[in-house]
Amino acid sequence: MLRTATHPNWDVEFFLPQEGYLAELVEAFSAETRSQFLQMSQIRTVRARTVLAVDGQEAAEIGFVLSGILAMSKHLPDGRVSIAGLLLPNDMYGRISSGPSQHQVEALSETHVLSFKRSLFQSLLLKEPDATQLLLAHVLDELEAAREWTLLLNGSRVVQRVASFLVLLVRRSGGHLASLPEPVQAGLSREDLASYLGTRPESLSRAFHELADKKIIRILDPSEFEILDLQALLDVSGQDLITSE
Amino acid sequence: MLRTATHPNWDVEFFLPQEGYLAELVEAFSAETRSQFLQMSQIRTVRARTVLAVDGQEAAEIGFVLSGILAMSKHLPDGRVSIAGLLLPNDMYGRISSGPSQHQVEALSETHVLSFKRSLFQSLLLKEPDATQLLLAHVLDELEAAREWTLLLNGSRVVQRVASFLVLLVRRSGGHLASLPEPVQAGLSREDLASYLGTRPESLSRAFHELADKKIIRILDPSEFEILDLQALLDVSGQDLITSE
DNA sequence: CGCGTCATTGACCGCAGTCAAAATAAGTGG
DNA sequence: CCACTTATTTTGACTGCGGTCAATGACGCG
Repeated sequence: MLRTATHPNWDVEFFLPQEGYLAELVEAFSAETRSQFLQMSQIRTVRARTVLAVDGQEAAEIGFVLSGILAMSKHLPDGRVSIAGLLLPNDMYGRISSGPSQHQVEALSETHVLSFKRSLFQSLLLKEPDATQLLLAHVLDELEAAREWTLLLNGSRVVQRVASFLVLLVRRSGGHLASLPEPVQAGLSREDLASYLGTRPESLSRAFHELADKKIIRILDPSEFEILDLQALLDVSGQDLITSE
Repeated sequence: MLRTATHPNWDVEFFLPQEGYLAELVEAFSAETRSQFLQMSQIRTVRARTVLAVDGQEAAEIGFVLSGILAMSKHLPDGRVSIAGLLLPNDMYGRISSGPSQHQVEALSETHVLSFKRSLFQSLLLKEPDATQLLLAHVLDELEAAREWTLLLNGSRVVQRVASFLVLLVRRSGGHLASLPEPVQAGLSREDLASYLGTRPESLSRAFHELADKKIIRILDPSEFEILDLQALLDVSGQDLITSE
């Protein structure tokens, strides 16, 4: 029952998010373009470990993450896999311009994606300047996020990176930093998280328990946590809290 | 004589690069837009350590690097400075959309920049869909590069990162990977390089001399190197050589 | 109940951060 | 051109974090 399923076209509109960046993008389309877009795109349910794009191969498909988590990973010569970035809902995967994919795109959890042919999207963008503007803004945000992440990896200690990751989770789950008591879920396995944070599962374990010992978090289950002291978490992460409202 | 100098407008066209991404972008403009762009933009010579954008403050100016190196740095709570990314010729600095700058943009060497008001650039993009497409493609490349860098930082050993940095230098200086005997210059100080690679000058020194001992490079001067064995360098860096042509 | 998977804990060790000092380079003024 | 200062690079000794290997424990599933 977890098979990759393709929904009929009329489902696409139904499953499209009501708000957020993707919704804005589709709204920026003209009526004609929008119906064409809805017809040509499809919503798929991919199960964890599905590979959507292979490193070095040209992929004709691009798409948006609706739910779940994708990873952009790279297989190193020594057999290791390291994760260069995560793709969260609203993020785009695949290359707009032609050329081989630079990463392997793989689902880390069961994921819903909105996908379509690259050629279609290219022609849509040419016809829709407003949508291009929106997309540009979003890509710039992604670039910002990627650089942010670079900073975190510079911070040498593993606890620091783990704390940063937890802050990231809080930021995008609750949104409001004030409301603590709701637990946050990682959404990816310990091993995947380790690749993403540039460390190994053993060190992750130690880091999580170090935070737990300090009463900063409570470990509900290996990938679900309750934040007890957000300020302390921010201190450990080394980030300044820009209390945006 | 190193003072920040503003050239008269007619100089801008003279100093514009003949080829590369920026040239393409300007060519994509309509004749009218292009003359407006040339009138409103200016070429400046900024000396090392000049700060072009302050972290957290709104900057009304954006621009392109023509020569030299800029850094996007962040001042950490503990007083350290870590460099999230380098801006090389053709790269853009500053935010297109409004909002405070997320990083401090600072010149690491004497640099020539082509700068203009953000509002001007925004309005130009609205009028020039083709240019927007080009810009989008370029930003996607930058995103790719940022993720590439994330991977390098994941690689734990310092020698590995240093090797990767040298490969980067070879890639964009010579271009052709075959021609070795020309030395490559770092273009930034040892301390800056250390922040960028997420390490300290002492470790850098050890790494460079480790490579020299293995006859992989020859140190001409602390920021100038001759590549003796490119294949070995690639091996150390952990990258696959995609011998593009 | 037995097996496989994953998280945890422990022991060990190598890499790199830290502090400190020596060596080299670069600048300054006479 | 040389004596002197200052900055940068290099080298050394020490320590700690975290990667590695291995063993134990917890959990889910057949």
